[in-house]
Amino acid sequence: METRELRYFVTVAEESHVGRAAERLGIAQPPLSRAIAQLERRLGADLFVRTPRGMALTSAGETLLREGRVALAAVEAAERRTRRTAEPDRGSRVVLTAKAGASDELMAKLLDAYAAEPGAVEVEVVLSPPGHQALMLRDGRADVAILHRPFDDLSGFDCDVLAVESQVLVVPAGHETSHRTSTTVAEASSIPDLPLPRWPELDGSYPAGDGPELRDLTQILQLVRLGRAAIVLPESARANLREGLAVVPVSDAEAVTTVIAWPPHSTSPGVAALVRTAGRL
Amino acid sequence: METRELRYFVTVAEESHVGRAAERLGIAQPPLSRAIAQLERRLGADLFVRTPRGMALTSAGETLLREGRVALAAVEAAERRTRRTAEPDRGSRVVLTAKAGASDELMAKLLDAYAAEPGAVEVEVVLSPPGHQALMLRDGRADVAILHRPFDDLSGFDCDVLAVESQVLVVPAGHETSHRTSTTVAEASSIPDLPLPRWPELDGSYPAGDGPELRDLTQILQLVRLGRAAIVLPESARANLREGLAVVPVSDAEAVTTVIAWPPHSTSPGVAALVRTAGRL
DNA sequence: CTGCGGGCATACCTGTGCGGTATCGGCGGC
DNA sequence: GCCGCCGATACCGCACAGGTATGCCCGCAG
Repeated sequence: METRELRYFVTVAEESHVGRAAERLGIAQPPLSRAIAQLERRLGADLFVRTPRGMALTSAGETLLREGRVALAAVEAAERRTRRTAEPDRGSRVVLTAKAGASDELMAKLLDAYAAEPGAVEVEVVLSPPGHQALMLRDGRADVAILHRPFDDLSGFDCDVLAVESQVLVVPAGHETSHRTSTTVAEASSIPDLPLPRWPELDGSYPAGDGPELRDLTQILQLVRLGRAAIVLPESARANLREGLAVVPVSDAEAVTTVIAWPPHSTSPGVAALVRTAGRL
Repeated sequence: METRELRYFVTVAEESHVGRAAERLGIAQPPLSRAIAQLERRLGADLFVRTPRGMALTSAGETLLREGRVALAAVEAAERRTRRTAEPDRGSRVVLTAKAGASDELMAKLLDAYAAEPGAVEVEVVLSPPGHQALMLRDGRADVAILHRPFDDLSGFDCDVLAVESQVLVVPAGHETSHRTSTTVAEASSIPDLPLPRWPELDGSYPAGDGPELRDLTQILQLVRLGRAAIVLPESARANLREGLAVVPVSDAEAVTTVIAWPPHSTSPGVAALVRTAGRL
């Protein structure tokens, strides 16, 4: 199977529509139809059922979508890391990615501590939208990442745990909920007039709902201060809260684990040193 | 990058020789030369240095070899698992692979316990040569594997630990070493007239040395009984020893961890049930 | 019931590029 | 200095990816 075929398949699977997929791929519809049919013939398996409204995945198709995405990311990673290795200043750079606005105190400590190490190389920090860190690690755009369980998919990575923390509900100071000593996830998500924000999906779209769309933390915290929203955050976010906000522990929220993760076959000494430093924090 | 190019590159890298690689690939030498040159141009990186004796990898080439093998295995896995999903009796089979002759008591218990579970599906057990289990898991030939740290490369898999055991030296009964209460790795590997066997590499070849070539355990144990070899094995191997053999603990040998491992994106309920059963043993 | 539009498949043509054969150039060894 | 090994280059033919035009099927509206 060639990566071209796999890319075609994944696009059609995502669009459920040959025409739109062809457009996204920059080719005409008939060659794409033919490529899919040929792939099905070669695999000896139906990947789609043709409906009058488009294409729907079969169970074999779902398998290929799941595994194929991983495989494509691996090929991309191989390509990108090879290019990077060949760059003249190779080895002298490590790309670390983290969620914008999360764990920043820990990150600052880590970067300071690492910079003080003998032989430390330049660390390029790439802040990316929620959930993109694992993707960047998978496709080679990053060498190492700060991830958060249970939100990120750690499967296939090596990692060290940096911190475990519980979650708290942030509400406007003085709001009736702020006097409680503890609350629950169910309660937090049904406070009258204080909807929880909607987090963006990986493709940047937002689920339907009545909460505000979360773009960055300070924006949401401002809304909370204004009495228009509430938000559940890891405990460490407390450090950044300004006046006008109150926090209430959420007793049944899953603990948030902050980890430093890297691709399992990494040979970069920079990554190794960074991880070692992180482990000593 | 297409998988064809990647396969070509990996073959040339393994052979360090375009002619032999072309032969292995079943194509002529010039198209292969051209494909490699084209790949280098597209990546903007030299992958090989041309020596008068053949081709030698650059550091960028080493990166691509390492990452490319993983990527190729991922593509193969996607293909194989898709084919398997499409088979009429899908779901009704889980392929488990393990090293021939290792952990067999544990395996027997596991298979028995699993078979007794409600809704258990057929488990096809594939015994493979040492070190091949991880490869089979990576390229989709197996769904779940029994692996042994530190011998197998677990990177990229999810796993549960099943057992941790120390290692023992097996010598002929009555041999002077057999009266010791403990020994070390260094001592074990330098007993006069009792060489340790040579384990096969992944490609089936054997390293140079004077020990016998290990093909299967009973054969080696017979040699030990005959006073022609010694061998270091995990403690559990004791169960299978017949008379004429003595064991001595090896104090500084690394502990052997037996794990059950599966590909991180597995969705097979059979695998999940098998792992759950294993965890309860 | 019929006409229409959306959606995928088929037919057919064209050009790119992969793979083949023949040959060259460069470097070591005898 | 000649020969042999090895990779690169030159050139050719065909297979196949991709384009345009069109067909077929199905749901839906009138």
